Parts: sequence; C-alpha cells; structure tokens
Amino acid sequence: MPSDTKTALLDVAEHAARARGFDGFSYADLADAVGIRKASIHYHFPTKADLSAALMDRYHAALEGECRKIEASHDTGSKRLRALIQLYRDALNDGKTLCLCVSLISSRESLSEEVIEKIKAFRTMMVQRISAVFELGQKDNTISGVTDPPSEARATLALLEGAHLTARAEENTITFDEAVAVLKSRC
Amino acid sequence: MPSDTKTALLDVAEHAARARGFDGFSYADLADAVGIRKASIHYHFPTKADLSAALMDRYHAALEGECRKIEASHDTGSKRLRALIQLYRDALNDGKTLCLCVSLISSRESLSEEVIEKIKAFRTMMVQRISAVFELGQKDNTISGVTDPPSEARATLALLEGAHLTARAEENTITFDEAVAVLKSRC
DNA sequence: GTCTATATCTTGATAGAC
DNA sequence: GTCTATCAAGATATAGAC
Repeated sequence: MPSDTKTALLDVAEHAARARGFDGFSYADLADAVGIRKASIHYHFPTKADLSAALMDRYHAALEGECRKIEASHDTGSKRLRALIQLYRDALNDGKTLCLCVSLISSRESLSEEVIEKIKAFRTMMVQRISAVFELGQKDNTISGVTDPPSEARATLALLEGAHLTARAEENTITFDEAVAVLKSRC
Repeated sequence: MPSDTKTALLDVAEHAARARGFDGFSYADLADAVGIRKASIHYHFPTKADLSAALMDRYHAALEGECRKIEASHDTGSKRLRALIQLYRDALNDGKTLCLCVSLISSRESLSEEVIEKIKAFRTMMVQRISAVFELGQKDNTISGVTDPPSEARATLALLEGAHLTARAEENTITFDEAVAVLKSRC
C-alpha cells in the first residue's frame, strides 16, 4: 500500500488544482493542508510535473471507473447520458472546482509535455465513452435526434466542460443546469 | 488619445492572459514584450487587478461590437449563428489562445471581486445576444429544433467555450470544428 | 519519511531621480 | 512617462541530519 501521505497529497493537490489552476497552488499550500513541511513533498513527488502527471493518471482511472459503473448500472442510452451529466454536475462542488483537465489546460504553457499528452489521452477516452452512449441511445431510441454519435460525443464533452466554466463564474450549480438543459431534454 | 504604450500593454497582456492564464503571465513578461521596464507598467496599471479590469472592459466592448456587426451584416438567424461560431473560431488563434473570460475564470481565486463581476456581466451580455439570434432563427425558421432561445443561448456559450478548451488541448482548430459540427448542422 | 536550512529565482509593488 | 534601485514575499528545488 502506498503511504497515506502520498494519497493525502494527491487529494489536496487535486482539489487545489481544480479550484485554483496549475499556477494557482504551491507546495506550501499542500504542506499546510496535509500537515508536513513543503520539502517533504519532494520525497513523494520530486517535481510539480511529476505531481501533475500522477494527478492526471489517477483522474483518468477514476473517471474511466465512473463511466464503467454507469454502463453497469444503467441499461439505456438516455439513462447513461443522464448519469454522465450528473457525474459532471457532482464534480463541480457547487461551482468551486472544475474538471481537472479543464483547470490544467488553461495553464498549458506551464505543463510538461507528458501531462499534455495525458490530458489528450483523457479526452480521447471520454469522447469514446460518450460516443458509445450516443450509439446506444440511437439504437434503443432513447436519445432524440442523434445522427452521428462521435460528433455528439465531442459536442457533449465540450458542453459539459463549458458548463463547468459557466458555473465556476457564478459559483453555483444553477448555471450548469441551465447550460445542459437542452441536452437533457433530448433524453 | 491614450498613450500608445497603454494600448500596447493591453494588447500584450490580453494575448498573455489568453495564452497562459491570469497566474501564468507577469509584469516582467509584459515589460519584455513592450520594451519598457516592469516598474513603468505600474504607472499605467497600478496593480494587476487594475490591468485585468481594463482588459475585461476592452474585451467586453470589443465582443459586443463584433456582435453588433454580425447583426448589421447578416439578416437571418442561421447566418448570424454561423458568424458567431466563426467569431469564436477566429479567437482561438489556431488553438493558442482562449476566450479571455475562460482563461481568467480558471484562476478565479486570484481575481479581484471587480473582475469577477465583469466576467459575469460579459457572460450575461453574450447570452442575451446569442438568445436574440436563436429567437430570430426560430421565427424565420432558419435554425432547426429551437424550443427555448435562452436555454439554447446558455448551451451555445458553454459549447463554444468548451470547444475552445478542447482545441487548446490539441493546439489546433480541427477539434473546435468537430465540437461545433452538430450545432452548425442545425443552421 | 520527515525534518531544518538554504539556494536561487520570480513575483507584484514602491520610492525617488530624471 | 520611464528609469534605477530596492523590497518583502512567494515559488520550486536541493543537501544533509535524524
């Protein structure tokens, strides 16, 4: 089992990155929150690039797991799409945190190449999962107006992430709900 | 006429903010780019909060002007919506810069209250303008499937901003085009 | 694994000369 | 309006003791 400290650091770092962006949090912040000195963090994550890579790895795995859970517990396209929207809604934390890959990409030039690749891989994975949902919704006729599932998937991911930003501006969930209302009305 | 230096600073700062985020650029960067010392910048913009407020003011006015131009030169809902999509597409700069309010909001906790209010005001303005486009498109029957223009407007703004993020990740325009393809197919 | 101590650099901002 | 000089605070990162 990896040390609890490492997990605690990842937890705190993920929240910090999603709330304040990559350039908006420091090792000092993490040290304060976890209760160790900032030099000690370098034992677990030598550089901030290492930390953010670990962050993206964990986030990718977690979201992929959530998608799998949704597929396992919902049998129609519309139910899966609704669950996916709810997943992003929950990730908002009342407008206080963005999706990790959204908050990171705004600081693109501060990121390592490795992290940028991980962000791209994450997005590819999500588009594939969402595309499968639309494909099912087209077949079982539970999502209206689907002509091209991959296009719908790319639009949906953009919409969900954009709705996150909208809600972050107002720091509430209402704005998110308003932005996804049209999509929801289709399923 | 305000000094050329002030305009040059705003130009450079806007590009920097949109490319690297609020926490990702410094007075030193601007000084280098404009060719003066960083202390001199404080004469024009005493604090970074003042600078970002000026940035938002100018951005708000510029985008509102672009919207008015679109309304003046296109007479149908579908034409106006297409022009609006093109406006955001151009703002991408081949995936190198985001919309200013997107890049700022990711660093929400670093912003002054004043700037946050300006971001909200900008979004309200854009939603109203886009809503009017959908209303026209509904009346003149050039945009398909419109039931509630304000909802469509909020979804469209979220989609356009989300598509910006998508394209920023890949640093190209293709991803933007893919994300807005479904919307485009409606007009 | 965590600590103290330190190095080095960058940050936004101010004072005061020209 | 722009400069030099300077500041205090913060950043990431390293060395070496415990």
